[in-house]
Amino acid sequence: MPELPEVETVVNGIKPIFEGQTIRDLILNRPDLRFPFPHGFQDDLNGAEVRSVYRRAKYICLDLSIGKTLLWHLGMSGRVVLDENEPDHKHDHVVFYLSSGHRVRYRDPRRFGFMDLVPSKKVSQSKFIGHLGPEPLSNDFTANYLEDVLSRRKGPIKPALMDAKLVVGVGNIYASEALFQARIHPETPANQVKDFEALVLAIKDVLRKAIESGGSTLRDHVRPDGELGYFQHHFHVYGKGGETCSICATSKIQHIKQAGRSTFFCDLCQK
DNA sequence: AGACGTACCTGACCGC
DNA sequence: TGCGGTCAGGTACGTC
Repeated sequence: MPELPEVETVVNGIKPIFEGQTIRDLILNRPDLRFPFPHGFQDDLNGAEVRSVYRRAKYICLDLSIGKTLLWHLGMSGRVVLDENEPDHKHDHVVFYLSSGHRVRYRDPRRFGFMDLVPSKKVSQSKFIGHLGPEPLSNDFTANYLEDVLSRRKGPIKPALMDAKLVVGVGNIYASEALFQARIHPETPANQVKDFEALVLAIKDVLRKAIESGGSTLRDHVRPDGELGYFQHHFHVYGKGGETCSICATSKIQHIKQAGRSTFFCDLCQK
């Protein structure tokens, strides 16, 4: 489900529910998601207070009073359910009962999501976070940086943008959309991209606008409060194979596979 | 090192 | 109605 804008939307939605609350009870309806829950997970979390909720890459991070941080990844189909009007579901694998009386359900049909518990002081060096590149919306993500790290890459630019070692948060949808906005063909060898300034600006712009729209609602992704994100209505290429390009009004949007993932682009607008 | 492919898992959809 | 195939927003890991 989620790329950076969707995770950001989820974090914004659950922040006021979790922060300052104690986890009174944690229910695990199975022993694992993508990976087994860490040893002692339930015991550690029961009674812990959530000090703050923040995002790093596509991880939701809950900083806890016990000196540990819960890393929570939504995978492809993970969803946080706050809305009590939403009926229970067979794929509600984790349930948090908070001191406020709120119940928070984690629903993930494909179970590509996972949770880990790491010492709060070592989050940035932890197994899942340690190797990650900069945040795309931070000042560390610049044209000079991107040009430097891509100078050793001969493979196509689109899958390179999705490599979290280089920059985090750019998934399959927003990689296609950002390249369209920057007018760069997705099969361009990464080290032959000309305008890194335009590419960095496009990535930041697409992600910021998606966050402003509450993310994208596609298939099973809905915001925690049950409201819908709207950015999917602003897609120029993603999922639009065969349609006429909305910008040039001439060429049809192409649909190809790169590294096993769908890529969409306009061969007239993107050179 | 980098560029692939594979694996993980369920559900929706399509053509027969 | 059922069956098999394909596809789906991620990422760790194995192999060349």
